Amino acid sequence: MQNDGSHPFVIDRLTDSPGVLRCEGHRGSAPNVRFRASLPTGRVPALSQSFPGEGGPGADMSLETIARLAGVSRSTVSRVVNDDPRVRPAVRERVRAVISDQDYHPNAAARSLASRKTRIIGLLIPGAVSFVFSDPYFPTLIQGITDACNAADLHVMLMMDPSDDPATIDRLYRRVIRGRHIDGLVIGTSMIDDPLVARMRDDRFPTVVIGRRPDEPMLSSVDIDNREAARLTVEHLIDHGHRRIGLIGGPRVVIAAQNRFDGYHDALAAAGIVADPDLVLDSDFTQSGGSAAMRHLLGAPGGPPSAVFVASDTMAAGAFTTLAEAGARVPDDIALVGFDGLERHLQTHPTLSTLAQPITGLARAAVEMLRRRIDAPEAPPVHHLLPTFLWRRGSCGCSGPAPPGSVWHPTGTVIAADVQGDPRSHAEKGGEPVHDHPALVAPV
Amino acid sequence: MQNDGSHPFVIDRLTDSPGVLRCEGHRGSAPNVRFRASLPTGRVPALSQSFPGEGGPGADMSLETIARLAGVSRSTVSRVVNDDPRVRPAVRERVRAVISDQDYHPNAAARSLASRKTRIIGLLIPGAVSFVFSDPYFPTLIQGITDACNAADLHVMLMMDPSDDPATIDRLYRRVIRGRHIDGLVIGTSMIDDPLVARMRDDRFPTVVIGRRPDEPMLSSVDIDNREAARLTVEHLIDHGHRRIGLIGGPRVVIAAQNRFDGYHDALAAAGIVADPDLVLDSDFTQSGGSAAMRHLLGAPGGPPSAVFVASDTMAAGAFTTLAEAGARVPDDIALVGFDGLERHLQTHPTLSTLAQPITGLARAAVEMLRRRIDAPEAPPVHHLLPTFLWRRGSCGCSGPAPPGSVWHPTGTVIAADVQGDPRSHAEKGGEPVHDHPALVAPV
DNA sequence: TTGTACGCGTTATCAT
DNA sequence: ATGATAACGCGTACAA
Repeated sequence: MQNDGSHPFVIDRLTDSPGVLRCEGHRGSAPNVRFRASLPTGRVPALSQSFPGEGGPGADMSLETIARLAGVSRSTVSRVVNDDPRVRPAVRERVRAVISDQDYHPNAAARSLASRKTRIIGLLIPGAVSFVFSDPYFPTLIQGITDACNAADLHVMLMMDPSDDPATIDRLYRRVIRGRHIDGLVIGTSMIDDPLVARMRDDRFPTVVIGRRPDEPMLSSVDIDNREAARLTVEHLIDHGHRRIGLIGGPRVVIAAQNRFDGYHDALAAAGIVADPDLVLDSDFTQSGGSAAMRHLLGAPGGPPSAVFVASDTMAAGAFTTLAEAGARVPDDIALVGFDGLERHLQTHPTLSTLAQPITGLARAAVEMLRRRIDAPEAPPVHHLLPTFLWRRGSCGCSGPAPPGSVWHPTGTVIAADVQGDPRSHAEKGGEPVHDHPALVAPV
Repeated sequence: MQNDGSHPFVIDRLTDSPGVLRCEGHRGSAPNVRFRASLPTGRVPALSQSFPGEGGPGADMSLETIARLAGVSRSTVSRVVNDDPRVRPAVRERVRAVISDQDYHPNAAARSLASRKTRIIGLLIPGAVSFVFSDPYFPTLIQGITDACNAADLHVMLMMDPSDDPATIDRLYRRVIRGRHIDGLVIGTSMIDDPLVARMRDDRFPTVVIGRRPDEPMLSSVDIDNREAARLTVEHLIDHGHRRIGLIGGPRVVIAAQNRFDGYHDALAAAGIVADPDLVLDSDFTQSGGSAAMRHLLGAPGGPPSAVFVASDTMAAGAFTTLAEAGARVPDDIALVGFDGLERHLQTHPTLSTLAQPITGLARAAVEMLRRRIDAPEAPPVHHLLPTFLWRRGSCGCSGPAPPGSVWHPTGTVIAADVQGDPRSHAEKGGEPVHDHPALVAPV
């Protein structure tokens, strides 16, 4: 069981500090022989030489080359490349043949310089959530964004806030935005007091935020109705007969977390239930945070709750393990409902009931909205809400494990297109759902 | 419990098909009033107008403008921007003042066009693993890459293979690579028969692959010694007294999975144990895959194993749930060791013993190696191995839950720098660890 | 339908 | 140390 002595080298320390990856250790058979390994990761002073293309096709190709080979002018080649109809079919074919033959691809930088478009959009993951970046929500979102961009012939520049260094953030994004590196920006999640948001608005830079920001009506946004969704979810627990219902929420700086918090209170208030403050916990969207919060709830002064609304599936997974340890049965002793609808958590026993949000849909919508915003920067901003579904399964008490092919249960959450530029949420405006936005809702 | 009728609109169907996000439903209070919502996500015919800058500072700024305002030539401004030492401090300060005053930022496209460098690197997640993209391994890797790029003043273009459409892959990456969109490429994981890898080699495009590819010695690579690490892990189980040891492996198309498979067999062979084929399962690196595999193992013809090496922590988490259902105690009935060392899985009970790999270190190393490769394209490729640690905790039988601050146990896995260009793994060359690479290992 | 000529904003090479 | 000037590769009015 003592591996240390049986192998030639033993690492005593691994330091993964900024600028250098460093290891220290000793020789297993001779402890006095020490060694140190380091891999610098700092900044290079300057770039030296350029990458030389190979000698064959594809090297040093330009419109000029293709034009010569095809016996036409640069303009004609350019038109062919850009699918300009004003080119005779015969010529087009000839040029295409040469292009394909030479494996020519237009230079992105030259294109951007001339067209003032990069066909790159930025995807920003705010720094304050980067510690929870491994929550499956973000990978799913990212995959959705990249898929949508693939379909739209766009590229994605991924930017993650280094939350530990505000100066870097500033420098980085000004470079990217002001340097015209990207045509538009998707902000992956909405946080209060996000300094970048205000700047994007001031810069009038094409931006779509995922998650509504009533404070920033001039930035397009796409979201689900977190508050209403949370209300429905808690209402469902109330319908199950629960009166003592806990909340494991996310950090309030995440606007969605605040909305879910509000929805929780809406539901209780509507049912005439007085919320027990000891049952309302702000956690951090991590699995361990969910575990810890559930431990707190089990030891609540007024006794544990009979049901808990957990504001993310990842936290719900943590809550599950705590309950398993404590020997509490789900849903008999404590019922549970999560939020997100992540496939990853369908494996719990009993299966996790959860309010499912269309993450891929949010991603697609964000990309589509951004494209329009880039094409028509002066058009008013747009705010969209996508539908959600309360997925009733085992942990809320509805039924046993759902069969693999089970269908989402509609909850009645509404697709609403806010009045353009109106920063107030749909609920705040107090009326019927707005469903006459041509792009979103059309009567059958 | 019937929410459907109590809300104004009910979504009957949500179709998230390519090209359009579509919803259908009816009015809750009037089932005959139906509506349909759709959000097109297709391709735009062409871009129309450019993004207009605002009127104040930052609009239409160029070297020329700054030069005029500072009373110098474009060249001087360019030198200041690029930290060229050949400029008088006084002038430099004056120019800097104007730049800062005008909030000027150089245009990325123009820069790239003139310098033939984009300062963007591509990060490719192969399509065959995209279904397992939400495994925390990838988010962690991505975060490491972006952090390293931030530090090096580089940007990241994220590319995810749409595995369902080979034609798109081809078109996309040729555009990106041949269009000179990026200076270099990091391939996030090594798969056998990855067509892109061969092309990168043929194009002599600066590329670093994470995960060794003995078949592609001309591409730089960074990896851990998966085979040796797996061998050590299984050896550890053997040291615990286990003889009937199962393997839940990853898909063999992932080279690392094959390596871990080999290491498993190495350990058994070294101990004179004949492997029971019924205990060796290829799974898919997902949690549900781990669950299913463990169910298979419990029903193995020769009886369940007394210990299982699970080739990823995520699968181990799945295995855990299966064991919990079956009422099997860990590690008393069945011992478990995972692979990856992901923080997310530290919450199991008992705590998961796991072979931890330095994911962030792999990311940093990849970026650093790629930078060098970009700077010196003609230098020979480099192959690095990073150290790993067997984190002995509860599930292997070593001890109870580790305290929060517990330190990684070194395993003696070696930092090795392969001889340049030598495709054979360190183990294959059969010798002592190579520890004299100047950049990696220096005696203390 | 096709070609000419200019501009995009920067870097790099010469001069001075 | 600084300034003029020529690329860089492409898009696009405008002319033909």
